Amino acid sequence: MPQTTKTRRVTAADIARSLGISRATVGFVLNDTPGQTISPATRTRVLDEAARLGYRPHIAARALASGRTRIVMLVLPDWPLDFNLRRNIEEASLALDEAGYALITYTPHPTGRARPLWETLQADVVMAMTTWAPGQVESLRAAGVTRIFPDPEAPPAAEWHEEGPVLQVQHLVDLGHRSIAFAGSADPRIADLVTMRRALANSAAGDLGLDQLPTADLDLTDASAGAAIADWRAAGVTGIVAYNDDVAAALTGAALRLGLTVPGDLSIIGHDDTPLASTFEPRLTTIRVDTVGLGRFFAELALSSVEDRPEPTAGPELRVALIERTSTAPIG
Amino acid sequence: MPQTTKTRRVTAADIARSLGISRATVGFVLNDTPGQTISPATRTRVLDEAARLGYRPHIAARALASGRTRIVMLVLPDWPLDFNLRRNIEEASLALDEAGYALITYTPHPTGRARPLWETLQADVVMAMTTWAPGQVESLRAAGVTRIFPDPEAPPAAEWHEEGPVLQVQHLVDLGHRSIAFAGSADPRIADLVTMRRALANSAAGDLGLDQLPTADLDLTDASAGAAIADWRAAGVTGIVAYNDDVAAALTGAALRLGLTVPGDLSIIGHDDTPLASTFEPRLTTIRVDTVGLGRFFAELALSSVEDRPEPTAGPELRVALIERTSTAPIG
DNA sequence: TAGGGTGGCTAGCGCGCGCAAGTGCACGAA
DNA sequence: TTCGTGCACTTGCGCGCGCTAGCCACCCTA
Repeated sequence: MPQTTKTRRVTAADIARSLGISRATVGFVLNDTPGQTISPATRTRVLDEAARLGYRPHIAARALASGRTRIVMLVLPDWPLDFNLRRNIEEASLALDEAGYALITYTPHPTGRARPLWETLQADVVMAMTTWAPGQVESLRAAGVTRIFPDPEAPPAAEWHEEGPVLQVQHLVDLGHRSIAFAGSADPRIADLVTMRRALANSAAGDLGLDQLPTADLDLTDASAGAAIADWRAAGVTGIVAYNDDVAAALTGAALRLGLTVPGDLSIIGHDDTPLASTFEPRLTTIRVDTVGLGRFFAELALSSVEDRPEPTAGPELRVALIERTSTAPIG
Repeated sequence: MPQTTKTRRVTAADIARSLGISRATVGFVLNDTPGQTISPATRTRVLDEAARLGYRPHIAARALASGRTRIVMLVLPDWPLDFNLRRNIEEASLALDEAGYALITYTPHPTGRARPLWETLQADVVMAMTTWAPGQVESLRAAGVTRIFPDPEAPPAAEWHEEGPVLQVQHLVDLGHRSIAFAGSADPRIADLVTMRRALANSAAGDLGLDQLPTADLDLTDASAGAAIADWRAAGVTGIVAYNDDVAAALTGAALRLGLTVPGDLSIIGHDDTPLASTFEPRLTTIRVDTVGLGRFFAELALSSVEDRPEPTAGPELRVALIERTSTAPIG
């Protein structure tokens, strides 16, 4: 026989029995069920007894009966979680917690043996950081998940991080740079993001009257960064837009080791405002993303969906911002 | 778009009905229930029908009936998740997935309104990165969670990251440094970790015949790092053991901006081997932790517990390692 | 021919909860 | 007095699943 635990958990039935009332009444009190009138006396008796016995609702039973879990599942991609993302998640988690929801993170493994968790754990909302793979959407639908973000139906809309690359290019152009390169990452897991940021940078360059940006994908080794810099220098490049701060740091280090100065010979701008990037010398000019605001926005998105409120619109506070430091300078 | 087709999920009863057999038989096939003999013909018919209908077991119902969820919950502290931790989690997640378990992360919020998730979501195992707070253990126990890591009963045993600070001090001493300082972080969320690493560094210093290390807790601003360096330089310090790479980076940048050279005037060693730290100039000497091995170890810990196998012992591959780069040099 | 397995299945309970439908009762209006 | 009517509850079903306790051939033995 399946002996679950030594200490059986306290159930609503225990409260009812102990008080000599029906289980339904206990349920009505504990859930504040609308349309049910309970006398104040009974109400306090139930609440007191629940507290005394240390009652905790069993989420599985509740999920089974109501179809709701008060869980928001955030599906993480397998790429490295940077500092910003973590703050973001943390903030969303906090906001959801205040609303009585729990945020959990989960990373699906396409090669794994276990079924994706959303097929079995009935989260109220399932959110992802990027767009869904086709198979995932199908799997989510089959599992009966109806609240999905980003909405697979909607076209790949304006993304919140869309303006970063634009600001990067704009900044270098403002400083007088006309020959600018884009440094991506060779990590295949973030290929989509790299492609997107590159496209945005190129688009901004076009708007400012520049040609397509020369491009290289780095693997964060000194050799890789050094080779790219040598090529670009030979082509007259004076400013580099990096996919993120890690790439910018690799380029900066490699440039210094090649005997160049930053920003004297080469201006380099990163993206994401990693804390470490602001402390090293030279301190990295970069793009800051409002991770806290973004986290709250995500939480609000989930809550509005689950409570049938209209979706919030991204406010101006979610704009990205240029952080000027000492890795970029006017051309000269 | 608001009205989604209300897709009822496929249940085991659907399979049974469609095949004209009993629900129990379906259950026996799908679970490979030991002690039940099922004819190969029926077995394949059930499996085929399950596949055809897209059957997914409902985890809440299973949890309710069996008391097991095949979920391992990793409780994250609210401190910043660094790169290593993320790799660690990722690897553990992968290993658990292969064993048919899902790893979810969850951060409890002491100030929040929602009850801690472990009280309601019946995870098979609940693990934490640090030691438990007293109230948490109580809450876990009350919720009927029996598989808890680290074991609240066991004394705070030898930690896996215990040797890092020792290696840091050892390395500087090997290079001839005798006047060494310890730079911690002022972030209150990681105060415990800072304290622990400082104690280990001091203990190592004692073993090597040094006095207690002078100490400062930095907040990652240039001012804070610069002030500490000025003090230490005045006291004749030539080597700094940093709590982690972020602190080391702040110190290095501040030193350079004060006109000092690293490692010429000051040797600085970090901890954690953050990728960004290896690319900047000077490249940071640091301590590498085997995050992948550690992740697998955590997964194995959880699995052994849930399957009643003996606990694995940490192998030698989990040892930390010194990564010598260019931020440290012999005194002279 | 009876008796005793045993392979292959079914009936049905219970996990803890939400909630629809009902029940008894007091009280005020007709 | 009778009849609503609203209050304060109770009865009881069903969510989907795991699993125990049968049940009924069928075959093998004596």
